[in-house]
Amino acid sequence: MEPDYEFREVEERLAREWVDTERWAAPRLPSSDKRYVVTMFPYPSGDMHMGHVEVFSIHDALARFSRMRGFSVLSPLGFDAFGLPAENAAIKRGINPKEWTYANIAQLKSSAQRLGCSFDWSRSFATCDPSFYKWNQWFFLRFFERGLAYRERAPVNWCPNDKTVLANEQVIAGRCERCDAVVTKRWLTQWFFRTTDYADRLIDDLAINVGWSERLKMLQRNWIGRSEGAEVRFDIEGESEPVTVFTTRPDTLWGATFFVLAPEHPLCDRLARGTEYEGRLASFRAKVESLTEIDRTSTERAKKGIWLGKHATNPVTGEAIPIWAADYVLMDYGTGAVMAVPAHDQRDFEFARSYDLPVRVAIQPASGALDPSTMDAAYLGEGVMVGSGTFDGTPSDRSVAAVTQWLEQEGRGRHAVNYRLRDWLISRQRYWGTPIPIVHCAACGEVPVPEEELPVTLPDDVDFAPTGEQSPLAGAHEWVNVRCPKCGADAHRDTDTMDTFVDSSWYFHRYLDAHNDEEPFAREVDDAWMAIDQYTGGIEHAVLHLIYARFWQKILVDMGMARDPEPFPALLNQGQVTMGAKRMSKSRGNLVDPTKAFERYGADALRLYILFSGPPDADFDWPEEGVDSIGRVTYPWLQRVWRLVVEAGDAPVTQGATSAGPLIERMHRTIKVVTADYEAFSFNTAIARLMELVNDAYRYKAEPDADAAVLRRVVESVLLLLCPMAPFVTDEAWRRLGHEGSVHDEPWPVFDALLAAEQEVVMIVQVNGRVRDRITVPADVSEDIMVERAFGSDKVREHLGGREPAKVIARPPKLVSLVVATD
RNA sequence: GCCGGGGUGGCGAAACUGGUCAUACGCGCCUGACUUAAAAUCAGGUGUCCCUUCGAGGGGCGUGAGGGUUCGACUCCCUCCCCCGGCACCA
Repeated sequence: MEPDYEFREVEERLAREWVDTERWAAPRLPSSDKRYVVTMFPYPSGDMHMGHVEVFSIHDALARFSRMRGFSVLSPLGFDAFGLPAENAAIKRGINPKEWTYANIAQLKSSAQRLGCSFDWSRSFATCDPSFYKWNQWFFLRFFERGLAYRERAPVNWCPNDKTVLANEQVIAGRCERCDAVVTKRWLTQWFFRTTDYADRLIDDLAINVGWSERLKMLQRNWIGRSEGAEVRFDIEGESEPVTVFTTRPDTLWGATFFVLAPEHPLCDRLARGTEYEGRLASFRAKVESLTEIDRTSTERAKKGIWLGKHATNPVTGEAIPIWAADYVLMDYGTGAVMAVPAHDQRDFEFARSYDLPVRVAIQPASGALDPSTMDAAYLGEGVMVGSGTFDGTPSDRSVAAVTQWLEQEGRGRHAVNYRLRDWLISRQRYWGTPIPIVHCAACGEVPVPEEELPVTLPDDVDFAPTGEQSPLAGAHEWVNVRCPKCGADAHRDTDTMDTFVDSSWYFHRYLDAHNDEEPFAREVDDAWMAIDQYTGGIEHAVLHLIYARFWQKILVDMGMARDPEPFPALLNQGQVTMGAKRMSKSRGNLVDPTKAFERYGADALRLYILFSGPPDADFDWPEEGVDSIGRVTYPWLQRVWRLVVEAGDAPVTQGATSAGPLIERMHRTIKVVTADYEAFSFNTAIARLMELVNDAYRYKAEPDADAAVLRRVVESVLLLLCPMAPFVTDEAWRRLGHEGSVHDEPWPVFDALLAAEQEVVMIVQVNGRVRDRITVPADVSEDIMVERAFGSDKVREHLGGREPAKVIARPPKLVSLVVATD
């Protein structure tokens, strides 16, 4: 008896062969229609985990499928290697982050190879390679030249645990995205990239990304937070310059009864200076600053504020309205100053009520008169303008546009758009990242490091533990102290490093020209391979990597380095792999280790198991028994496929054409639907169809007059359709059937439309919506024949009970529906 | 509050542009074959309730709830309920 398929020997042998022969290397330029498929590069924090297995399985199935369909496929993998985990682990072990990182990369790479992924390793790199981060620095200098990188003192997010600043995108509900610590605000001088310049394009170009889920587009729209309104200028008592506010409701301007500044607003100081309000402002500000962001922005808290003793002029009524500083106005949105319209804004209303400020109605609903003395909430609905001079009676669907136009005419304001998105804070006070290529000189200011001196490499002999104040690089005196490139005076390097999201913003361009040491990548190869045809990765990057990379891409276009406005118009967000609905982790004890799966059931069974579990975008909760569940699902099925191969391979093949029959027709239908399934990423149903075909093949084999040639043909189709998902066993089986070459070099099977179409179908006959008979008819049956056959049925006649149908509906070829009046 | 996605067997999940008694495929469970036995493998069964002595069959109800459109609704429309996720003192 033939032994079972020995997955271990086969997988290890083929995996090695694929690596040794650079089996999946893509040419410099595509040799036919191209498919550039990319999966978000992994962070090498240890060995491969199930999340990697899932995304690699999906990605690799698509890459292999595309190759078989004749595309020139590029499927690379690099490593997102800078960042805090490396540093933290290294601090714990007392080694350099470099050692830890490169060791993990080696391990992760070998696991990806063991999984059978068809990556082009010749283009692989790690972002901590100086040959990569040199170009981060190069880009930084280009951005600096263009005014897209700037250094500014601002209130920024500070993670007290990681001891570094964070971008807004890295603060989730007031907590650090990485370590969950409550984030505080600090005033620091930091480097920013001007993402807000691109807010409009980031929203508008979402339309290009037709291969994105609605959910993802919504996440980005929410994050960018575009809102339309107007800027209105208010004159301020004792100030020569007016102050601009942003409002989405310029039509309520006549109801503005006070004016509010964020407590941090510099104008507060000027207004209160030298007055009795100065002390009050200081203590109020101290109180506000002691709050965490979470408390400060909580809607539960009562709004607090103080009068600053001065007035602004309502530009439409000419009225003097008091200027307050209040904690509900934020310095970093809009202009940090608002006009308060208590009648039509709930926050202003609450504030007015607690400080006894006037409420004036500017929009009156049709239903009844709003009365400021009895209102218990702001009115936000429709109505007509009242108390608004010549605008009285203007309905609210036109009021905003009308008032905005008038403000523009009068020179008191203009149409404006505001965004929630802030500029990207990219400096980090940590060691393990790309050094910022700037030298600070007392005389010359911020001086770029000359291009020929790039890369500015990270010094190795540094105490890289974060200090909580400055970057650890500040302690590397020999490295820090340099001469100013401009004037030659003593100067010092910038000691911050770049956010690691800088690396991931353009790494997919570098794959295209990974060994170029003249430029980040050549335009020629970029134009040839970009945009990415299919990108895969987790939804957790919705407002992080996926915003930054789109921003970067637009700059590349503006710099003439790239063509496509969007880098990844098609994106598949795979679900999360969990166990007990929780993220897998060693400490939780719910880790299902891929290595164990390789040992017990093999890479093919593991890949297939994950793909079979459900749609790729759905979360997958691994069953409690862990790896062993593979042993009950895809492992035995692969053995079943293998036995079929062995038996089909051993049977003598009769000469001549294979006869068409039900099994061959079934095979063609399977090719048809499985192809469509791959195109729709519906791997679970593709596997189900293949299981059905295999079941049918076993049934056929048991028939006395089974034709070995038919069986062989069907088995070969199964292998071809399966090999993108289970690359090892199918390749071995292909050779077992006597083929010289590899199954992976075969073209994707095509179906015969004639054979795939069913010759005969089962027509159902319904009487009053109930199925009463099934009749086998030719697939091209006419309506007349269908109806004739339906009336010929005894069962149907019985249920008609002699009554004449009021309605006869025929839907060729599958359905006849008869409707009789019921009494 | 605003926005997005979902609710189908014991479980993971199928179902084309509304059209074969919804539940494919697989897991689990039940029965049988093989075996001294077990595992593995193979074959069959498995929504639910009721009628029928068995057999075979027949009938009612079933895709979160309730309405509607239609000859026909998991699929379309309306009103709810619940779950998951994003944004939110954003002016």
